[in-house]
Amino acid sequence: MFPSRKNVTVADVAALAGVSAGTVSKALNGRGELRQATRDKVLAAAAELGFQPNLLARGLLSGRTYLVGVLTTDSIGRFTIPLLTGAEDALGAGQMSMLLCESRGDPIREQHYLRVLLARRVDGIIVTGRSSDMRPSLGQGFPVPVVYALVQSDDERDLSILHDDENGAELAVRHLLATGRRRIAHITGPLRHVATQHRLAGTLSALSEAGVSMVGGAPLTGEWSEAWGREAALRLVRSGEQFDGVFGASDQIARGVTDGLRESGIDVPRQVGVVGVDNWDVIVEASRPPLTTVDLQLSELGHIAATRLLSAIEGVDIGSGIERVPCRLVVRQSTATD
Amino acid sequence: MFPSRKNVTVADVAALAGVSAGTVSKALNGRGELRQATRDKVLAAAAELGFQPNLLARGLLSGRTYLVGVLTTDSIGRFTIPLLTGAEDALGAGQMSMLLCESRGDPIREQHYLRVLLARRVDGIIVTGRSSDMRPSLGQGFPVPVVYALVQSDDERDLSILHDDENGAELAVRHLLATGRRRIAHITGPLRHVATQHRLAGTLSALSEAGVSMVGGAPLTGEWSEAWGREAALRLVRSGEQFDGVFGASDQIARGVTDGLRESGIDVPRQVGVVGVDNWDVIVEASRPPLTTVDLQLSELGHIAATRLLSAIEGVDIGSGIERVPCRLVVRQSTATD
DNA sequence: CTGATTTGCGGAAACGTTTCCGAAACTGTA
DNA sequence: TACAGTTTCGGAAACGTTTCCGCAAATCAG
Repeated sequence: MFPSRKNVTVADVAALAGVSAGTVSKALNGRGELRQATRDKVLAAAAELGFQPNLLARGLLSGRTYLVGVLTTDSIGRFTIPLLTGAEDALGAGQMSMLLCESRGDPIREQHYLRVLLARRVDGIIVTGRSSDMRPSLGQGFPVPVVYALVQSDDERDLSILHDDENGAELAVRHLLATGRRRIAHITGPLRHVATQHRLAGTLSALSEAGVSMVGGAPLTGEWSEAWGREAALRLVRSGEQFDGVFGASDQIARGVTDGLRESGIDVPRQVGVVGVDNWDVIVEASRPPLTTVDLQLSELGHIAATRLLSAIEGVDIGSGIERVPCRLVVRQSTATD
Repeated sequence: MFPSRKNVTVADVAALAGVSAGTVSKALNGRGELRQATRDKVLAAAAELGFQPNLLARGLLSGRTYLVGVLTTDSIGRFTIPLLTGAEDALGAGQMSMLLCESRGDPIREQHYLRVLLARRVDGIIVTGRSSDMRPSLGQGFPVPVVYALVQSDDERDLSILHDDENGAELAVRHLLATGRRRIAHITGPLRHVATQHRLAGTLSALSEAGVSMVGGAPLTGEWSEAWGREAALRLVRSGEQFDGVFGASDQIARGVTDGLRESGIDVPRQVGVVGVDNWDVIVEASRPPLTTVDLQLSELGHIAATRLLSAIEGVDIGSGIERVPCRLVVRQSTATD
């Protein structure tokens, strides 16, 4: 299948075809003025030898490596995976490969990796990581373009592709409203997280659109865990406050809420509808009932980031600042109406 | 920090230092006979210009790229991530970078990626993916070494690094026995999976070591889901059979078991101890109580695979067949004894 | 002070590809 | 047959680095 003889070069092909090295190059790349017969002869020889052009040599000459570096600040995780997949889709079409560097939040490692990527003459760099808040910019004046995906650079001159948490919250709350619920609570993570604030803003905006107010007047803030979701649900029940909808700011919280409600004898979705965020399969499907949730479209996000990077590599000005990718609501049984 | 002037070459450094290109190379790489003064002069010039040797050019000449290709058959997932991290640890020490290719189970894509990796003249290839069963070998006679990690090649001439499911099951069951349980049930996934069979074998071996037999005489087989774990637990309870320990062949199953038992009024761990497999944080920690589980040591596995690959690249014979990495038991409350 | 030996460095070739320029061969016309 | 114009291809240079060989200068012994 793949010939074991190593390092077939353009000279070998040339020798077999009885032409010069330059001619081989032209024939294989469809450039230059060649007779069809010559072209065929070269193609045949190349096929016979299983010739694969050495991309190092090509890159050295052309100044393009068709490599992009992916620098992930945090360890690769559930958020970065779909992003990588989306990026690979976009890059694959451009025949580019991804060089993966995981700096694990260590600035020293990050500097090291950055140096390596530049030494390898990557065509561009995608910076990603855990989506919390901002991260320091790599700086300006790089020899190659840089795009931030999922993480936001603290320098406005950089381009950051982010998901739209506010939009996602609006989708969730509007859906609860559209399924006839009016008394909606919001259970969420630590307020210091930017995501928490955006989701709160979206929740409030969707509620005020409909002219209703949030149950309890404020969100219940805690951790991004099932345990907190359960506890918050129990608190809500014990508070005696009436409610028929809960927007949990993560799938883990929302699943905890469904557990807490069920164990309090409250039926989801008949008495209370629940919506989460993340569309994290293992949580969403194991939840009872399966969760309606907001998909952050991370794969799309990766796709866009890679596409922008490709444009920048081609010399197009891709601007700067923040580009937000809208979310998508995925409806399941936790908000079903009969 | 990183100079924006692009492409500082060895010639630029040579000009600034007032020496020749060859001398620069020798000075920077510590080779050749040079006066200390000259060496210092070159170092200073290189630092001033922010010189980074072009790894393409170096690779072209030396025949080594310090790149390894990572070919993952399945999409990157929860199993492959720790593996990648472990591999990167081992490779990073050798100053190598990872080229990531995700073929998503599509043989066409896989062939394509393989071709690209070879065209880029990677020093070696790690093949990984979802851990189920075997996968077809890439074939023999490659110009670079290949190591399979987490997936097993169907050709014995290849080297496959695998986790040891049988060992993991033994650890789990021995722990249940060591905490005083004698009537142990096994709830697991589809029997056709190799992992299922290995875990069953380990379970039986540990049980027979202790001279006890499996509750029900056979495992309960179903899916790798929480729902199945719950249902199986209910079946066990309804069967009237006495049991005080359950080994669930995945964390999802085990968590389902704890839910099923709790909802049947059975206390975990006081009446029944439960052990899972995977050490999947989000499942294990959200479980009530948190799960004792078997860690598959995937990061270690990746580390070993990369180390073997490095050896092979250095020309060392790394053998073939299967190398199994032992598991590690992580004890939490689901098997606690007062 | 001369000749032999060592030390230090420059020059050129090489890796494999692409591109540019020019030369040869071929075609057509007078 | 001679000449201009085209077509087709070969040769050489270039990308940036490393290595090898050899030459010049410096050192040493006598």
